[in-house]
Amino acid sequence: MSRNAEVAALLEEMADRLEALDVDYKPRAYRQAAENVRGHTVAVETLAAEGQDAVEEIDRVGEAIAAKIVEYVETGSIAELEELREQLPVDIEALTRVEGVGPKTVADLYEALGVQDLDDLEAAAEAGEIQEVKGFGAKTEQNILDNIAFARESHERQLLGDAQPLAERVMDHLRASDAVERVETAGSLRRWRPTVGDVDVLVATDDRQAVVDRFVEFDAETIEAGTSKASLRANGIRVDLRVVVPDEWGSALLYFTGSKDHNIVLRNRAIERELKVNEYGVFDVSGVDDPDSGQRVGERVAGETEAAMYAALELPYIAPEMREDRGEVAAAAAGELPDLIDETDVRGDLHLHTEWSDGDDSVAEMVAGAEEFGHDYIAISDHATGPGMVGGVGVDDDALLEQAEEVRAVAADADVRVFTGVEANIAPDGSVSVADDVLAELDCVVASPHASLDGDGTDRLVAACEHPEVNVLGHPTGRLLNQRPGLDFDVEAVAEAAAANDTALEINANPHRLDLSGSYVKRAIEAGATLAIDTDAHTPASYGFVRFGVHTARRGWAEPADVLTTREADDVAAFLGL
DNA sequence: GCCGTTTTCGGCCCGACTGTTTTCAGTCG
Repeated sequence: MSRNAEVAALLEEMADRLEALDVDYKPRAYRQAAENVRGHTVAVETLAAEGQDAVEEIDRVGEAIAAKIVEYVETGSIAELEELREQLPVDIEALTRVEGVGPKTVADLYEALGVQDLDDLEAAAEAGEIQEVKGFGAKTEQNILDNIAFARESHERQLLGDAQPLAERVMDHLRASDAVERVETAGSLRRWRPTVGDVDVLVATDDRQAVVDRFVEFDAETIEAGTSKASLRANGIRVDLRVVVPDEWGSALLYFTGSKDHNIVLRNRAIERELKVNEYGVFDVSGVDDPDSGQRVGERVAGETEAAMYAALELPYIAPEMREDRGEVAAAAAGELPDLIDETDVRGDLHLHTEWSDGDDSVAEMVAGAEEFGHDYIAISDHATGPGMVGGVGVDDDALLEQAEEVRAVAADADVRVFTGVEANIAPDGSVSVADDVLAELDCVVASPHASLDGDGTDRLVAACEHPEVNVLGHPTGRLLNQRPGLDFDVEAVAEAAAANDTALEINANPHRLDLSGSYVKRAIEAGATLAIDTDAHTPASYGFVRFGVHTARRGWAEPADVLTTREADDVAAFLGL
């Protein structure tokens, strides 16, 4: 959201360039700052407008980096970055995207051959010039050639919705081997981040080689294969396998699930207790002179399960979705972890479409699909006409009333309760694109922003929440992952307006949206808002997207009571004012 | 460059894999 991703990319470029120049420690500092800027829920331009001190409130952003962020917001560039670009005039972002090519390699090849971009790199490799450079050889040159094409096309993180099914297929493939005792995803995929850099899979086995051998038989290109780890590329997604002995399953799963920041908090907690935690277990190092003298120093006190790892640190189990260093370890230590919502808690869906607007199926088919899925209730909420609706997609006011009659007729014979409804558009001024008397006829009014999705949307969204007929604020930012950042807004102000007016804030479970995000969900709940997990389904097969919404809610520490769509139909009807 | 119940200086995670090397550097996660 906002320009945070843009600033984060610049800080990462600073890190790469400093690393190419062999500068110590600063690259790490810039990378950590970049990560936190990217994940920060307040827009950097908002913070910069308040002053440098406000920018420094971002974790791992100190005086120097904050000054550069302010400089960038005010002038559009960072002088020091420009100097670094002059010093090493290469497209370092593109070049380091090539698997196996890092900042040092970029510097070496520029120095020796004047390589500045992917075209230069490819030409040098094809001409056989790279293997002549000191420190390089024929194999490195061939690897570069093999990986350039992939680097040209893939520059984005993968959608969770694409990576998750691939992970399931890989795990099924592995389970067919007798050598596999346990298999699980790890990394950001297991934490259900909306996008992931790769797919991480962990296996427990007594026969590591057999598992690696089975893994590389998966229909994909092998990147590397050793005795305890291997990597593939399938459907353009990198899949990393880690293989461990069963005794180290819990410690390895915890370590490789991350996040890195969560693990650092755990490690520091361990040190306070004269314990050492790593991917091999928890070790009591109270009687050890040098705890850093090896991987398995001291008496091993845990490692076989994640729960035992946490228990050794005097903590209850913390769900993967919460492991983002947002205070979860402190909450666990205080016995204040939320009782998280899970997939079985959801009873209905208040945002879906039919062929009346841009859906694929009829009202009757969507209702039948909901029955089959096991929902207790749904709302038919087709697009209304208005800003953002192109090609005559939206349903006008008269047709909405006609459709409501059809919905009531279908509902009469259905096993699920069916609410009439609409997805109205929120104009930039906060007004809603359907007449009030028509909205009053409908059971469930979802209002969503679809156009003019830049800048600050706080007033616009607050106005929609305050509209007496609006029940759900649909995909509040309007973001599309990897496509557009969506509206920036003051989440506390919108959440408070929502709470005061009995409007639910949606967690749109469509894998392209996941909007609100987990960090916004957490702050919305803290501000007193009620959430609604909806799929925005355009066909019955998409009811299954609800799991992405549930795990996003878990990333925001949501309990069942925080979510409208966990309630029984009568209670939802009451919330809708029926 | 950042950070601090070891606090204004001194430390910053580290192991696996690959390819180039005869003991290590770079990359990656």
